[in-house]
Amino acid sequence: MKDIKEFPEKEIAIYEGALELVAKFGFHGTSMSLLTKEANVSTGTVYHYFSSKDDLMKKMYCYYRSKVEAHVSGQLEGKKEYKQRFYSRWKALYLYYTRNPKVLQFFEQFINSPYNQERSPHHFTGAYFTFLKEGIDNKYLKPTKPEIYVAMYMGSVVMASKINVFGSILLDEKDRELLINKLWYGMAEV
Amino acid sequence: MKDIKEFPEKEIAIYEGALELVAKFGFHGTSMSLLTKEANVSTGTVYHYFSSKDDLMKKMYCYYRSKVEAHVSGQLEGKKEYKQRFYSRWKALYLYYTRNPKVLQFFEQFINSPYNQERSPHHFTGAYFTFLKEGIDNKYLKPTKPEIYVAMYMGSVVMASKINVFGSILLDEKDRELLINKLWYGMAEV
DNA sequence: GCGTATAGAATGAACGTTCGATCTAAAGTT
DNA sequence: AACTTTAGATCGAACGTTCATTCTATACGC
Repeated sequence: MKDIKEFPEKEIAIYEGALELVAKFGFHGTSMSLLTKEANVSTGTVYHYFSSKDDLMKKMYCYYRSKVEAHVSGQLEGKKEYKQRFYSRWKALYLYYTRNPKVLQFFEQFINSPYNQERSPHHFTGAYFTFLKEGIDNKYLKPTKPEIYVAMYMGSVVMASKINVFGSILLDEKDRELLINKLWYGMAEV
Repeated sequence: MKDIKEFPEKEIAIYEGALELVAKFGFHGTSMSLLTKEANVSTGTVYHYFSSKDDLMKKMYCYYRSKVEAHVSGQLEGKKEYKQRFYSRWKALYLYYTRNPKVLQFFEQFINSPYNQERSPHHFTGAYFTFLKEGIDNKYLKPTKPEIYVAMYMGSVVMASKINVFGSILLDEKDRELLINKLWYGMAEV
C-alpha cells in the first residue's frame, strides 16, 4: 500500500483545509477562494495538483479512505482469531470516526453526493463485505446473505459514531463491548 | 398532526422538484434556475414561499420528515404488542426508504450538511429513541443505554436501505425478518 | 537553464436574490 | 347584480456578487 507520507506537503495542506471547510460549510460552502486561505496556498497551487474541484474531492475521498483503512488494519495486527478481529474491526473504525469526526462528516456527504459516481453504499463495503463473508464461509457466522451482516455491522458502527459526534454521547469501552457482544450473538449464535 | 394536503400546490411542486435535483446533482448542483425549470414555477414564486435557499432546504426537510413519520405510524395502527411494533417499525422505514430512495439521499445529505443546525444524528432519533427506551423501561429489552439500541436498530435500517438503493440488492421479506430476528435476539434475549 | 512549483490578478459564467409588473379571486360597496 | 378595491400569488428580467478556472509572472531545484 502507498505510504501516506509520500504525498507532497502542499497537497496534504489542501486536503486538510478542505476537510475543515467541508465539515464547517459543506460542499457548496467550500469555495476555492476560501480553500486557498484555509490551506495557505494559491489558486495556482491547487490547480497544479488537481485538475478541478471535482477532481480534488474525488482524490480527497481516496486520501482519507486510505488513511482509515491503514488505521483499521494497523489495529488488526497480530489478531488471528476471527472473533477477535470481529471485535477489533468494529472498535477501530468507531474510534477513528469519533476521533476524526470531520472525516466521517466528509465521507457521509461525499457518499450521498453526485461526486460519488461508483454509487457504492459505503466506503468499506468492499473490505467489510469480504470480512463478513469470510466469517460465513468458515462457519464462524451463521449462514445467510452477507448483506444482512454488512447492514448490521457497518450500520451500527456508523450510527454509533454519528450519535457520538452529533450528540456528544460517548459510548465507553464497556458500552462498545456490549454492543458488539449483541451483534456477535445475533450473527454467530442464532 | 397537520395534514400534508394542506400545503399549497406550488409549494409541493417546489419540494418535489428540489428532491429530484438534490438526488441527481446534490445541494451544490441544485441551483435556483434549475429548480424553477424542474418545478415549473418562477423565481418569484419560490421566494414568495421561502425567504432563501437555506429556508427552502430546512422546510423541505421538515416536509419529508413528516411524510415519513406519517407513513411509519400508519403502518403501526392496531399493533399493540411491543415485539410486533419492533418488527413493524423497522420494516415500515425500510420499505419507505427503498421505495423513495431520493428521500433517503436527501436526508443523508441534509443531516451531514451545515443546513442541519440542530446537529441531530438522525431525523428519527427522537421517536425511535423513545420507542427503544420504552422497551427497556418495560423490560421487553435488556437494560442498557438506549443509545446502544438506537445505533443497532437505526443503523441497520439505514444501512440496509442504502445497500438496496446504491447496490440494487433487495432484501426480500424473509431476509428482513431474519435481520430483525437477530436484532431482537441481541436486544431482548441476551 | 529548464522543468516543476507557487503566486495572485483577471475572466466570464453562473449564482442567489430583488423588484416592479401582472394576474386572480375574494371582499366590500352601492 | 355590477363595479371597485385589495391582498396575495405569480411572473421573469435585472442586479451585484461570487464562483471555478485560466493566465501570466516569478521563484526554486537540479
